[in-house]
Amino acid sequence: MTDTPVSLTPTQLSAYFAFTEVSSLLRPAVEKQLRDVGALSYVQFQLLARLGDSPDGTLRMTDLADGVVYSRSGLTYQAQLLEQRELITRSPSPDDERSTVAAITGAGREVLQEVFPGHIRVVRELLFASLSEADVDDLARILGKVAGHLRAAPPRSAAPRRRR
Amino acid sequence: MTDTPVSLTPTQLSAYFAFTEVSSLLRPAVEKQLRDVGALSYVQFQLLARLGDSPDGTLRMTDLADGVVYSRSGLTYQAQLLEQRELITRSPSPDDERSTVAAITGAGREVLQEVFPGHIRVVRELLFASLSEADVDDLARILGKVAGHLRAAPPRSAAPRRRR
DNA sequence: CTTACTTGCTTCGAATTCGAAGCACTTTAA
DNA sequence: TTAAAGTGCTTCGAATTCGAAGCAAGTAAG
Repeated sequence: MTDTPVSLTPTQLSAYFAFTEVSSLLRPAVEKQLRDVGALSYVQFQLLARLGDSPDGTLRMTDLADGVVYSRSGLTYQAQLLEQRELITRSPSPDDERSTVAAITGAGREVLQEVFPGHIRVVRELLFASLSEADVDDLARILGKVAGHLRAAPPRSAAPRRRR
Repeated sequence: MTDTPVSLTPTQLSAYFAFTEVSSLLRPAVEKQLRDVGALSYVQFQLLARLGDSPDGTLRMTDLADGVVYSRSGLTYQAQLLEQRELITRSPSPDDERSTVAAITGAGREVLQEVFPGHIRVVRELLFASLSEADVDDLARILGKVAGHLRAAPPRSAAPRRRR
């Protein structure tokens, strides 16, 4: 076992605190915009955006949940809401009868289009307004490293299930 | 009004996505550790930590809520739980009869001590393990800028109240 | 084939969260 | 002084979240 220091360095501490602070200030602002413009929760927006990005506008429920780092039961709930509003459809997969495939609808894409500009504006004004181009480069590079490192850990839905 | 681009640059996009991804992967990991070791939610930990940092171990409820970017009603709920476990006390302020002052107890400080080492370990392993010292410097500097920028916006609890 | 295990999703109940409304105290201004 | 407005906190109800348990379909081992 290698020697692990008891504390973080002062710089690490300030990086960590700044990260949590930015995270908890940015999120409500983004959520407010999404709710005001498209009546979407942040999760719903993420789900629609992921579906919209998918080549055929389609994803399995589990892949959706992993993509947004979200519990499966929570996804079922939000997907129900999106389905009621006819922004997505759900249908059993032909390949695997257990699977449910979610697909974004035309209305879903419309809502995305309505919400995007404001979403981008909020992110630019809050996250990027005070940064230089070099800062943005660094931020992308560094957080990209961290994200890759975190992705290496097994995804939530892969957690082994308890024996019955 | 100046010309605002319709989209974000590719680098801004990847910085934004990496940020949200790190945020949503880091948080559950931290929460799990806090719950396992100290039976604390993330919010409860933040509240205790802020109280522990305060010179006299004391803060007004509103300042606590602003500090952790949290709704006041949610704070009331969590403070009740912490008070039941006798990790904090609440008492009316002598200065202002409306105010409630929260104070961390000895037991509260003990729980903090128990939880800290693991908390730090998780943060180091997940957030910093893959970064060089220079990266950490940059991250602290850049996110510090953003946090300062965000703090400039009025805090949540300052939102004007609707007329009755 | 058939039994046991695995996987994908949903249902369920408990816990947490928020905003609106309400109560009590404080400050302002006439 | 006293009414009106502001501030600090709590209560309330609705919405969201999670994990555990359950169901159904797939897969592996004998």
